[in-house]
Amino acid sequence: MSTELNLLGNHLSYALAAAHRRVAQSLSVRLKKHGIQIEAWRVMECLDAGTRLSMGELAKQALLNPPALSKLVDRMVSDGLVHRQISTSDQRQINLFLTKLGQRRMLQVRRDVEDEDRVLAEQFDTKDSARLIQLLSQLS
Amino acid sequence: MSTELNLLGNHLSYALAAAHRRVAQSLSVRLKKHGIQIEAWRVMECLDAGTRLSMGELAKQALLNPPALSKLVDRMVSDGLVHRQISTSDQRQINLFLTKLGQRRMLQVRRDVEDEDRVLAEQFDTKDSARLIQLLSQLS
DNA sequence: TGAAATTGCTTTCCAAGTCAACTACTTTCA
DNA sequence: TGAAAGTAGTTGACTTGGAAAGCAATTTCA
Repeated sequence: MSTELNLLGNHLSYALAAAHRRVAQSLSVRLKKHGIQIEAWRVMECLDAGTRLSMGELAKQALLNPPALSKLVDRMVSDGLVHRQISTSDQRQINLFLTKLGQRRMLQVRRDVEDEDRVLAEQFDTKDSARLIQLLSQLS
Repeated sequence: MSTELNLLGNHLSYALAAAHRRVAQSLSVRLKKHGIQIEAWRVMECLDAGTRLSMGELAKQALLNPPALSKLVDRMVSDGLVHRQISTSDQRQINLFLTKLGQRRMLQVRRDVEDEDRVLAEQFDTKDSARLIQLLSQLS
């Protein structure tokens, strides 16, 4: 990167977009091996971590709008990774669960993601990586 | 945000995606008033700042893949914001220029973006905002 | 020189996202 | 109670983005 480069670089929104683009790009290459998108990985992690999640809660945690989540889940269902179940307490709500296959897939994918995380962390002095995450969380 | 929330939050890729989503979302609401997308704003800033840019260089700076840029430019041309010109030195290359309208529009938009930047910066202690940008640039 | 390789940009085709409308269930309150 | 309002999720029409192929200009080098 040249030094004169880019008055835009001082805009937080630009710096964020640039960093996000780069990281998402290289992560997505990794996940392609598993035939999975980043969003699907986030969904699986949320399901694994969580208490019963409704689609709405899941959408928030997985950083997707409800229609986008709906469609992603359609695909994941037909890939056999998750299944839907109508909530008994409120028949409008849907709870989502990982299938056995989904769980296995998630564990495989997780290894790659953590690998990627390590690679990223290496670009920083030891504490900076955590510092960056902490600063980023202030925005969310 | 609840505290137990989200083992995902420790993944840099997730923290980045979350922050980017939030910031892009609120910026995009602002820009909608001008009938413009964030990407178009980036393109306009690059053109304003820069020496003659080819589509390829512009794509890198504006954080778009070449096909996406091509299509965005089509739209911007038909909105009268920019115009294409074949480079004289290499007839494969295209140079892009802001029209008068494009320049005016860019200045209006820029005010809103800088406003948004100020709002974001307020979420941090004084130095942290610059620190965040600096850390982010290490990723790009 | 001129055929082959490379480069710059665009097009095509398909996958994915958005907004707004819709269905179905639940809650409210007159 | 039951009509009106509110909420959860999905669908449909449309827009945008990406990968790969395509076209045209340029460079390479035998």
